[in-house]
Amino acid sequence: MTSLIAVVGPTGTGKSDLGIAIAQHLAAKGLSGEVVNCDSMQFYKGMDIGTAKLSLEERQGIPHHLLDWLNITDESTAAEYQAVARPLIEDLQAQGVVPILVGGSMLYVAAVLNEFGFAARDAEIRARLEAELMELGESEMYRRLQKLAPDTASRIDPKNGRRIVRALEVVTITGEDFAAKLPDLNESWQPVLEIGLNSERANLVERLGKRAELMWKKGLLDEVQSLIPRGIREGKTSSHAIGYAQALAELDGLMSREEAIAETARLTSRYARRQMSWFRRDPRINWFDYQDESRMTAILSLVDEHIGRLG
RNA sequence: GGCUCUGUAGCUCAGUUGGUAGAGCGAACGACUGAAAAUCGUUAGGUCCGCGGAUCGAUGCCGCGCGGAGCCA
Repeated sequence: MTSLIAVVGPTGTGKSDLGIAIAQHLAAKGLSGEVVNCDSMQFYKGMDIGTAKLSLEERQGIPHHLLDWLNITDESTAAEYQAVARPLIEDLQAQGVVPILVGGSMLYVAAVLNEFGFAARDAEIRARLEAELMELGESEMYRRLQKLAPDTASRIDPKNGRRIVRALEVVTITGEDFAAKLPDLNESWQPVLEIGLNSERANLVERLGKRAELMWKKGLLDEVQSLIPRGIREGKTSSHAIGYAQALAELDGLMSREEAIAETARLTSRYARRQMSWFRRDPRINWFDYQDESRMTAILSLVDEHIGRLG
């Protein structure tokens, strides 16, 4: 049998450190564990400060995969991540290494850990639908979806243009109701030990505010400056990164530093909330408060149990 | 000291020709299948600065206070 561990939860709760601690714990027992990154912004080369990426030194010799594997202009999607991450995980397992999936990118985590198939995609159709959305508006597109795929339409908010477009894309390609194609989320891809780190909300919000300030002190502006010639403004995924968009706004004189930091803190807190609302639904997760002193002992004993049970 | 403007939700502000109020942001909660650090939904918050007056009825009109901003001395 093979083992698989995942560390999830909202941003700023110490997932990266825990991943390393687990790997070290395994090493101490004569086993070996390696981290597989599942933070969609840490994929990007050059985006370090604003994504709270661990430095090489901080990784303490533990191998990290899928970190710095994309150029800033590359688009990132959950389906592609799944296609890369799953074979990598299986490869590690074949070598007797325990993969430790670490990250808070909700859809990406699900794409790996759940029985999760993606419906077809077509860039041209998508582009056309996006243009139509801009021109006709959400309600018109939603009406069209209701006609073509009533089941799908009933599951999507009439104002959610993004999801309406994707559903129309799938329906156009396959001619089938998108909703009917969605697999059961309760099935795991593999047996997995999932650890969730969370925090009392007010405490986390305060911490994330300080973290935003610290990112500026550490030189986020310089980092962003250096990414401009490499195309961060054109990156479809990377340009949306919290902190980076705000740093660009400051560089362009659209925001004061104070505003940029406050906006970054605000967006990060909101993001953490969405992460919690997503991960709370996953019944496999063993939750721990990131400040709980006794959490490490409890987590490591879960790890031992998992390794022992699965061999 | 005089004149003018101003005080409405946690914040920024709409509004009511007098019948006790709204939006954005924030907050809490939720949805989520190829941009998910995305996209979107629901809900809770108000002695409408205070006191007095006229009025059937005041957040709105009048008077007096208190707070803020500006201009003139």
